Amino acid sequence: MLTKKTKYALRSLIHLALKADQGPVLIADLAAEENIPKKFLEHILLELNKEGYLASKKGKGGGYFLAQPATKIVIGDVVRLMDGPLAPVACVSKTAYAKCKDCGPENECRIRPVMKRVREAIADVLDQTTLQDMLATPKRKKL
Amino acid sequence: MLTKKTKYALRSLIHLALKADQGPVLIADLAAEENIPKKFLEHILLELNKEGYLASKKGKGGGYFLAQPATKIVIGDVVRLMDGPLAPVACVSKTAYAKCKDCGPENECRIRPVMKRVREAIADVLDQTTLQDMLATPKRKKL
DNA sequence: TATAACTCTAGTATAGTAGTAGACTAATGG
DNA sequence: CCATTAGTCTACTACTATACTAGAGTTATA
Repeated sequence: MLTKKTKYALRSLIHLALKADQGPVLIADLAAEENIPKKFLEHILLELNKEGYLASKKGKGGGYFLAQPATKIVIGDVVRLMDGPLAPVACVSKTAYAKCKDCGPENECRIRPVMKRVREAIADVLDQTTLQDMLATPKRKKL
Repeated sequence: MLTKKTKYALRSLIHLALKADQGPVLIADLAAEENIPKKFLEHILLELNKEGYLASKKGKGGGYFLAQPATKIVIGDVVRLMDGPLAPVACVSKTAYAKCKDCGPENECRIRPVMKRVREAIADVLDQTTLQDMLATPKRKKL
């Protein structure tokens, strides 16, 4: 399950991407429009800022804006930053590998191969989707 | 992330499947051999029993055993039973759909389509893997 | 009919998620 | 240059889920 934090982060990035040409967006406005608790949002934006996804301008007329083109922002990386590894078990994670303590030797594990395939399936989707890909207005009822 | 509970459940099922021809297995033995806290394991086996995956025999010479052939036990269903829905967000779950409260209308959501693909990717793996599929001894160093 | 073994209710501890408070710092505009 | 706007940062708190544990109860077989 995605945490709310991650969902908030994605919503924020989408929002900022859509308003990229309209100058900095205030935390307060973003919070109000996206229905995110303001104080919590501050944390999230700060993390995205530190990681280089966002940039900010202080003082009057300031706010947040994308620091990278939407085509460069990979959703898998955003999810990893917020939620941690994509892998369902640490022992199959590429970016945060850790040996299972309570299991026997890995090459005898019968769970690992399946979970490895799950990890790959998730990563295939999220690492090949950029923020830009998410921007397209979703399917309409009619066209 | 898979919870430990789910991992324990899978390890138990595998264990029981491998010993299917040797009569009932004691909770205590299963706990010891699979390195699972006994009391916790009781809960897990009970759930698997109620769901029809396992059966038990009481009294002396009793224990647990598979109530279904390993080919009928779908890993996705076991994970759902233990961990809940596979979907990363409830609004794309097939088995436990729930509308997101803090989001706008679903057909305008830009996160949903991606997460739907993630859900499908996970389900594709887990719903097409049976307990039997997990039994094959994993790859060896040499043959 | 003793006892081995599963069944069940009701807890507790720890950790992670979600969110808040409030002081601090930096950058504008007048 | 200084008031104000707006982001930065540290340190909490509340809540929930996970991971267990205790102990009494029940059932079936030798």
